[in-house]
Amino acid sequence: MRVRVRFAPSPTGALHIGGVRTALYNYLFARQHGGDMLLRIEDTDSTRFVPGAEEYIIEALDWLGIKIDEGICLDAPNGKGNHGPYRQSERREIYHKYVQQLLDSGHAYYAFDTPEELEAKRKEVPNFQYDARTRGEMTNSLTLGLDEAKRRIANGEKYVVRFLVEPNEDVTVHDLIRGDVTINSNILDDKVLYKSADDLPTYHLANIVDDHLMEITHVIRGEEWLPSAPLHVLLYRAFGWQDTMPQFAHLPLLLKPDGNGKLSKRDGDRLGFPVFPLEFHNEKDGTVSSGYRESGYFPEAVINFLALLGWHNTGDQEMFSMNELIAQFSLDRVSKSGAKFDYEKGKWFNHQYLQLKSNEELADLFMPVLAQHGVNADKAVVAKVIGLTKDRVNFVPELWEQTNFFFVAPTEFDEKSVAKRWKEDSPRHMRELIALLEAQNDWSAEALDGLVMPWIAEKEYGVGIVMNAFRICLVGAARGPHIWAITDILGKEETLRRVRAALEVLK
RNA sequence: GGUGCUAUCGUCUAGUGGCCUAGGACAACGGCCUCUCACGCCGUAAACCCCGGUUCGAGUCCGGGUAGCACUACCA
Repeated sequence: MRVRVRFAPSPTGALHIGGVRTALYNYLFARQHGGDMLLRIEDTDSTRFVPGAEEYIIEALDWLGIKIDEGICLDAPNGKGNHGPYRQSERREIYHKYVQQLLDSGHAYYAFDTPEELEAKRKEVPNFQYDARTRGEMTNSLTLGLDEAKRRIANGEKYVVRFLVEPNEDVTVHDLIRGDVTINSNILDDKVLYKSADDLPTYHLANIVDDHLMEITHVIRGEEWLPSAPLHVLLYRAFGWQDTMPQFAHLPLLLKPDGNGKLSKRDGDRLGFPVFPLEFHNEKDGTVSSGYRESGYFPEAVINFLALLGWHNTGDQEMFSMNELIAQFSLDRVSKSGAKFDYEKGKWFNHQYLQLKSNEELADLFMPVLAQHGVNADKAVVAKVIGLTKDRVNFVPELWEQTNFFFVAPTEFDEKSVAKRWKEDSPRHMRELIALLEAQNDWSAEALDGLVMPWIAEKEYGVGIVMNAFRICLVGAARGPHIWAITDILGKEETLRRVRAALEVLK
């Protein structure tokens, strides 16, 4: 049987990084088995819909290289494939049919209790649960009779359809990661399957109907769904679909880096890192959330980092390309326990991937950053400069702090560097150095080294003393690549100009 | 409160009864390199939640505790 998996996010905002990992694991699993990866939009809660969220999800997955074979995707915003529509809000007719089937077979019933009444009941009765013990006291087609229920509906009264859970039955779900999980149906309540208020099903009904109709073979989702998995099994049985029921795998959660609990958007704000793949402007509440892409992350680094948060092969390999992940991934090597989100390691991954890029590739990415700082430089020079500095940064934007002095002469001189490296004799050394360099025509690193080092030795000035002073003149601080690499980029004229300018300020 | 899931260095994890004197990576710390700052390299410190049981032998299997998390909506 062809493997078919789905990622089924809700368009209620930016796609959380945990959701990204769920999508990734689904994708890896599908690719490895030569199967299909579907994207379905679960917009059954009309009140939580956020404009732009769906487009965001599609763009985010595309950026990360998670390709969608069927359903909503970049080249088919309204879905492609034979199992559509792929937006649940467009599947109302389908759900009507299956809700009716459950009603007719006695697996579901109409209920008229208003949200207010239910809330009052919960206040009155501690741990109130709408189930076999209590449904007889509530306002529903079981207590009212079917005729009265239909009369009320005909009168336009709002209602919901609830699933009738048979009491005291042990339900076992086989989870691919955790093994058998058994719970007793007594702890399940008569879940709402459909609400007439917005003429939409709830998640529980919609996901079973859609997974069945879309011929999903494996449901890979977050651990927060584990407690309701037995309910879903009951639903499959009620429909008579137990023989084609998909297999389940519940992924461990992504936890906050400090303390305990699920990773949330607030943690990112608090600790200063993104929890979303892309920057998101929420039209509904006006908030802006930062994204990995805008922070300078490479998608392959985010993928590698995320893949290892909850999955690990035997052995010590840390760097995995998408193809390696596809080849090596397996659900039985997914951990059972939650993984704290280690942002520092994410940075390290980006560092690794940045080193793998060519200087030219990085130059293309860095040119816009330079432009933002008002620098218009030749790409070949930029690439050369990057080659000298890339090993010290984690992100492309950080390149600016490491390279700015190549493009802009220092206007101020780092106090600490000057205090430590600018000696009493430095002005005199620099004046002598200027004279030495002025007469020099061969400006290659080798020639300059061959000229200056013997001079320092002859005068017994000390290499560190002279070179650091020189460096402060050129860079403005005691940092940066090898000095002859800097003079090489700057050229004779600019080098001498900078030393003279520094002498004006430092004396 | 109820139900379920989980439990190895600070963090991600390797470990599937003897190969464990518990391995790797991030972070931390120290050293080397060096004209500076980094990078890099080398090294140090750092863990089997607790108590029982099974076994010649347990991080690994079993039971019980404890702790953490998740769920407990006309949200997903």
